[in-house]
Amino acid sequence: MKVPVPINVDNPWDGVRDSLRRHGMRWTPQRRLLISVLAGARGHVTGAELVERCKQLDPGTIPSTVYRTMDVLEELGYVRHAHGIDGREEYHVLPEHEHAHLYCVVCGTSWELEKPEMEPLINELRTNRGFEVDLWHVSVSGRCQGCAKRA
Amino acid sequence: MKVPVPINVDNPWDGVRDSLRRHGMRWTPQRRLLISVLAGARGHVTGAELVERCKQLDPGTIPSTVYRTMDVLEELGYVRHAHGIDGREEYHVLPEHEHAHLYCVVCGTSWELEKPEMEPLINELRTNRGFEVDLWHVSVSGRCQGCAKRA
DNA sequence: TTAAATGCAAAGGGTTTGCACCGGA
DNA sequence: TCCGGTGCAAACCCTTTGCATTTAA
Repeated sequence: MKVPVPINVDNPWDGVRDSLRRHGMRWTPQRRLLISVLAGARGHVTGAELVERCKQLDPGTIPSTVYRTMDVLEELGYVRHAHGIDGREEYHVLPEHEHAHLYCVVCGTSWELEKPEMEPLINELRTNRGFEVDLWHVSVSGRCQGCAKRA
Repeated sequence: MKVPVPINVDNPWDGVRDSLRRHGMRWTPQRRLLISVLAGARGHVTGAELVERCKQLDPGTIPSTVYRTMDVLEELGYVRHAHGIDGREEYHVLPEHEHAHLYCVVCGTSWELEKPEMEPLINELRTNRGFEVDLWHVSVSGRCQGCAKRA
């Protein structure tokens, strides 16, 4: 009788170490630290934020190491990057559910736009242009209900 | 009998000078130069591009002057800014027709998305959230027909 | 052993700021 | 005259790069 290999579905970051090795890359203390930060992150974080959080745990953290590791993690599919409205690198931490962003240009609040809400646009562009929308990279701005009323 | 004031509908930039004065601001050679560059621009330009083009006409152009004037022009409603996928300041030159942007993350090509195509999304968000989408600040990314097929 | 990663320092790019001087109105 | 603009230089911020050194495997 085969004993099933236990898989920790709760923590996808567990696979990073092996994934790195499989690609001939190394599992270093700096990477372990960054992964622990990422594991505690929800949604999106900027590169600068990651550097900051790593520095809190290890003041000796070097920014370039963080950025280089993020590049690697993106290649391996663990994160994706986009740009926030302020134009800074923004990493989407997986396995977050796929979503776009909605920003109010007046009050600055932001919301997540989930697939169902975006379906009309996705379908329109697929039908019209054969374009496959990547929700991770979609951002919509305007005025939210409250701010629109006030104006 | 009243003689109608002639309005040059072809060149909205003609109004900038008076608009500035009305707001207690000044019409300077540097601003005139920048306006001439803007008048020749279509669609969107980055801040850096504007500085570059101004320098071609007047090598003595100072970046900060350009950026400061762009701030003023935005306040007056002549331009709007957003951020390109590379995260740089991107100015939308009016009176361009309102549109969003579509980027292919594979080949890097970009297209304009006009209102009709965006109406499904606009309506969805208005109905759902009372959110008033500002097309100038919407960007959508994914894979274009060609790149999607190749994958 | 040895290629991959790190630490460090420096550069890079676009944008912003402070401040003395200049010049439109 | 007077306040808004300009020129200049420096600062800023995040990010990238080059290279010698360290270290995981």
